[in-house]
Amino acid sequence: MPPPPQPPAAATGSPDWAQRAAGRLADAGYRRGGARQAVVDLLASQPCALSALEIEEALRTSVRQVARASVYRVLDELEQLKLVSRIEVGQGITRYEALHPHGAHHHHHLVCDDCGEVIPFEDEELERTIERVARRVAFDVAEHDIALHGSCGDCRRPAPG
Amino acid sequence: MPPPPQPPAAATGSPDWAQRAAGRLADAGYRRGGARQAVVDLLASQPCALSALEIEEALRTSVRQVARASVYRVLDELEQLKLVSRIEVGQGITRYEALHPHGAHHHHHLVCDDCGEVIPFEDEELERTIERVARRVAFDVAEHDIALHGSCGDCRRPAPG
DNA sequence: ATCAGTGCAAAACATTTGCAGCATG
DNA sequence: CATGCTGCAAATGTTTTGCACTGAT
Repeated sequence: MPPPPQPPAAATGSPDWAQRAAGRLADAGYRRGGARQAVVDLLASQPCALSALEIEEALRTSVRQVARASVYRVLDELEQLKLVSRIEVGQGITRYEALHPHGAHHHHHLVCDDCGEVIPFEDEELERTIERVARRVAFDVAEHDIALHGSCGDCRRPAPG
Repeated sequence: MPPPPQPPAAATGSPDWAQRAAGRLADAGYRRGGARQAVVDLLASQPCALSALEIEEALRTSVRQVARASVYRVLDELEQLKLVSRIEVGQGITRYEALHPHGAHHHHHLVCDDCGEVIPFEDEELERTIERVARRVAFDVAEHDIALHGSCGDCRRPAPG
């Protein structure tokens, strides 16, 4: 039987991305394993980047326990298929987030250097500026990462001394 | 005897920064240790960011051997005094580079994901755009990092398949 | 039944820390 | 000559890898 139509997307999720990822993985010859499926589903439901350890933790307490090594392996596969992008913003921890076609949902990150929180933001003019720079340089630019470091509202101290 | 005047700067170096760093370190109560001096001098001579391991290697073969732990300790001190900035662009390796006052020599980075090389670039309009974004967001922005990922001229393959 | 997918444990790698000895001020 | 600085080695935390077993096709 044909699959039933999807319900409307949850606020933060991207079911389209999960379907796209499933298709690309199948095309690339991967089988449908439980760990891989769990990681894909979790990433589809996230509004911003997660570290491998955060993914392991989130899966352990909700969907299904997935070994740390499998989390890393799946993330590596997804990155090679350009289904996730790798974000490196602080303390030597790598984060991963769903990558959408045509630059949809494309965003950058505010990083709180006090509490480590990572918050997404979008800015269209910034994208245009980056694209022009990318054309100008003697370099074959495929992706770009922008991180604004500082203090989030909660961590900004009310008064010095 | 008073120190003799400095010779003119080498092409890539920043003797001003080395002096400034020495002054700030002294003001902060640090003594003049050999390892610290070696790291400061090396950073002053570099046009772009180095990893801690690259620093250790460079010092071992030229100026004076410095233990890895000391490299990290000095870099941490320099970062806290805002004399160096920390750059995280690839493979979980942190890089460090001299930070100049008033945004002088401020630049961003092209990262070759094939060979790992990191190349600096400057763009004034990009700075203006980033500054406007920094004002717009609900966040106390202190620094920003921009990395353009792709392939450098040497690694870009001449033809597919 | 075959071979990819997975979990576990150990390895590899970057970074941090504890401590003993050396050097600066 | 007291205290900070440094080197060594061990600890820590993240990511990768080897191998045996499970599960999808």
